[in-house]
Order: sequence, then C-alpha cells, then structure tokens
Amino acid sequence: MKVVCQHAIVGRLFLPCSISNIMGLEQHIHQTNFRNEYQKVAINLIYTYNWMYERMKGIFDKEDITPQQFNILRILRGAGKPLSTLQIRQRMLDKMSDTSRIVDRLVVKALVQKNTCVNDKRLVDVSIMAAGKKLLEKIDKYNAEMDAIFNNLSDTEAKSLNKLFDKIRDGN
Amino acid sequence: MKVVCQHAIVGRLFLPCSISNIMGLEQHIHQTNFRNEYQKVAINLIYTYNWMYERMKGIFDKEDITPQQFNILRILRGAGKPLSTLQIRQRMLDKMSDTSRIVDRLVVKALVQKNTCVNDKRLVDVSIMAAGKKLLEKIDKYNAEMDAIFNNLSDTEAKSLNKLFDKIRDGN
DNA sequence: CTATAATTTATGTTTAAACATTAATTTTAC
DNA sequence: GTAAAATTAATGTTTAAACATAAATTATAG
Repeated sequence: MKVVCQHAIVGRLFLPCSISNIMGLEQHIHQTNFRNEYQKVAINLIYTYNWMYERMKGIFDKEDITPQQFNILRILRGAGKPLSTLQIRQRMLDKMSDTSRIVDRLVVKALVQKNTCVNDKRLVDVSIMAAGKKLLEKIDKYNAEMDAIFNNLSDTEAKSLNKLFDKIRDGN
Repeated sequence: MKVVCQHAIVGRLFLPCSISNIMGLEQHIHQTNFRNEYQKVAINLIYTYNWMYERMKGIFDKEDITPQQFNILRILRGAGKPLSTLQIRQRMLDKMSDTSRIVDRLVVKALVQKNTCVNDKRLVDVSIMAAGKKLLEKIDKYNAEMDAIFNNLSDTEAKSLNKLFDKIRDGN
C-alpha cells in the first residue's frame, strides 16, 4: 500500500485531495437522490478516495513525512541511483508538480542530497541518503496496516473492483 | 455529476488533489508487480480519482471557477437561504477546510455576499448573489459531459462499482 | 563558430489543505 | 450579574498543485 503515498492530496484533485473537502456520501444520499448511477460513481470515487487518504495520511504522520515527500524517497530508492529532478517528476506522473521544491524540503531534512551533474550542468543529481533509506525501512513496516484499509473486501471483490477501475479509463 | 465538484483537489487529496501527483497505474504495472490485490485497489483508486479529477477540472476551467468555489456556490443554492461559514463547512464535510478564505474569494468575484448575522454577531450570513446563480446555471449545462466521463461502464457495472465502494467503507 | 532553439532547474503567483491560534461574541455556571 | 467556558470567524503557517516565467546550460542549424 505504500503506493498510496504518491498522492497529491489534494490538492488537488479533487485533489484530494484532499483531498477531502468533499461532501460525505451519506450526506448526499440524505440530501438528494442521484441524477443517475454515474453521478453516484463520481461521488463515491471522491468520497472513498478521501476516506482512504485520511487513513494513509494518519500512517505517514507518525513518521513526520508527507505523501509527496515519501513518494520521491520511494522513487529514489527504487531507482537505485541518483535521478535528476525531471526523472523524478516523470516517475511521479504529475505533469507540473513542484518537484524542485519538494526535493529541497527533503534536503533540509537531510533525507536526500543534491549535486550538479558533471556531464550536464543543467541537471541536478538527487540521491537518497542513509537517513532517507532508514526512514523508508521504518515505513515499510506499515504495509500490513495500509493493506488492512481494504480488509472489508474479499480478494475476489478486490479483483472485481480493479477490473472496473481499469474499464473506466479504458481507451482514454 | 455536479457533485464531483465538491472536491478538494486536491489538494490536494490525495488531493488532490490532487490530486494528481500520482504515478500512473500503467507505470506501476510496468515497474513492479503488486504486493497483493489490496495494494492494487489503493493505486487504482488514486489513479482513477486523478483521472476523473483532471476531466472535471477541465470543465470547471471553462467557467473560471475552482471545484471548491463551485462547491460552496452549489451548497448555497441548495440551501435556498444564507448560511453561516460553519454551516457551509459542515456541508462540505471537510473538517478543517478554509471556508472563510474561499468565501472571501467568492466575495471578490461578486458571486456571494457576506453580512454579519443580526441575531448572533459571531456568525456571518453568506448568501449567493444573482451572478453566482447565473454561473451555476451555466455549469448545469455540463452535467451530461460530466456523466460521460464514466461512459465506459454500463449501468449494471456502475451499480456493482457503487456497491463495492460502499463495502470498502462499511462499518467505518 | 555563432546565433537560435531546446532543455532543465529554479522561482514567482494563486489557490487550497491542514493544522494552530486569536479575537469577538454568546452561553453557562456559579 | 459576573466570570469562565464555548462558539464562530478570521488569520497565521507550512506544504503542495498548477500554472507561468526566468536563467543557465546544452544542442542544433546555418
């Protein structure tokens, strides 16, 4: 579940993000009936996303890290070598994310290092430091807790859900 | 689909909203295999949420309004009477959203009005103005476009999806 | 080789989330 | 009735999204 970490809460997205400034589904149900089943999917998607995000964030808060900062750390560990700001951003898949500034916050926390690339002085090699690796290992221990967020679903139900998710975005 | 509007993008929610600083599912699939089906649900939830959010935001951008600002306008129209900042926030269901400041931005745009409540001077009556109602009517016309985001699903599939969403959060 | 284009990072701005704190007002407990 | 508690809105701070622009460097075209 570490993946959830790669959020943007939410800002945006709705954001989220807030990731979470969304009306509760119950409240919606209470309030009005839905225009159709698709509108309900939209609301349920927002609401469930925020519901999950809150739980994920609770886990990250324990280690004093934001989901975005975690995501960058995870990408750097996964790469196994220094990455440029652009490479990090591409792996985050957010077109215009504030990678520079998030990396700078990780530098302040001494979790990553920045060095100008010798072959191309435009680039900055960002590498994870020992403290960053240690933090990630600590967070790895919450994997079971993160998976448990979806414990209400059976494995079969989770599979069905994943198929439906894929179908929504199919061909887009 | 107007409901989607009530997001937080994002913020960031994840977010944001983003809400959209999340790795793409394809990229994840390409990169590693999942720990289990639950981890895949988490990633799919984030990814699909951001996918939808981008499309919704495209619609709101046409009318130069943010999802959060739209959400407050919608709540005020739905109430049919002035609401206090707290009442608005409760209907947004986000515990600590920045309702004051979002309302102030709507005041600057002359879409809503603020008046100190006569019965309780602590309260502020926020009411939607004519320009705000006109804007909402304009946005109502995008409902079909918003529903079309989920056109890849049949009605039956949308119903299954909604049941699974509800089950995830069941008893929590 | 030099001028132009492209690339990359850094920085600026607005909006907002998520926290905390303060100030004004009202409620309550004595 | 007054002091303490509670409520509400406003404001402050950090983080980040989503845009834009600038500055440094490299690549390309002539």
